Amino acid sequence: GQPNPIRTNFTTKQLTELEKEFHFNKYLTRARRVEIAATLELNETQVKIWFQNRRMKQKKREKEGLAPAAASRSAKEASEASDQSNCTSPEASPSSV
Amino acid sequence: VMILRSRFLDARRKRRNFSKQATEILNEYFYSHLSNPYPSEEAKEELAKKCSITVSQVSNWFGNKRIRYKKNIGKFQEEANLYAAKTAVTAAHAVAAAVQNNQTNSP
DNA sequence: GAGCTATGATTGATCGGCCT
DNA sequence: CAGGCCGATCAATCATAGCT
Repeated sequence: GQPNPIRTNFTTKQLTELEKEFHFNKYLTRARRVEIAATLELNETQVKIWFQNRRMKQKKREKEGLAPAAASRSAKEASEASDQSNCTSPEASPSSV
Repeated sequence: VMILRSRFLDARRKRRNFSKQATEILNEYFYSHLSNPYPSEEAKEELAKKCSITVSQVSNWFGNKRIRYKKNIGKFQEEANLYAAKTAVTAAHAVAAAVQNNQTNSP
């Protein structure tokens, strides 16, 4: 097997499951990681890295979603803390091309 | 292969190029720090403000610029000379102003 | 309007540093 | 000392903007 000079392309199914798991837990336990890796046919490392990147991604969104919001909010809707229902989320509904 | 050709039409869908001035500012910084084109977080914030874009966009811009510049330095040579000359002129003006100021204040 | 290049954004993976 | 996380970056790719 080659080292790993390639960029893995996760399938939609894998991403969907990872995303689902992420909403349940932002951090993984060793056991959960092993389980997910097996289920999705990925390395534990890939699952670990995916979660790390996902956390950074969310952090970036929170940061960008609050700063520019200062002149149009009357301190009302502030309940989203960990939901993909953000209007500013790139990822949206599925669709076939 | 059905498809995964994609990340379901994500946000990069609607992209708008940055303004000419913004690109001007970013390039000025990039070429005047060519030996180490890695702005600090503070510098990024300042650039973001000047360009009216987000810090992330500044980071994206530098990330893309560094890679693309490295990939084909030749293609950016003209641009590099342009900004090098520009910053040189700016520096010259600054020096001229400093000298004049110095003479004015000298006994 | 097609064709091609320029460019902003996304993301799996790597690197260095810090912490446990 | 090993292993995970963070922050920044890389590198390849996607999708569109913009010019010819």
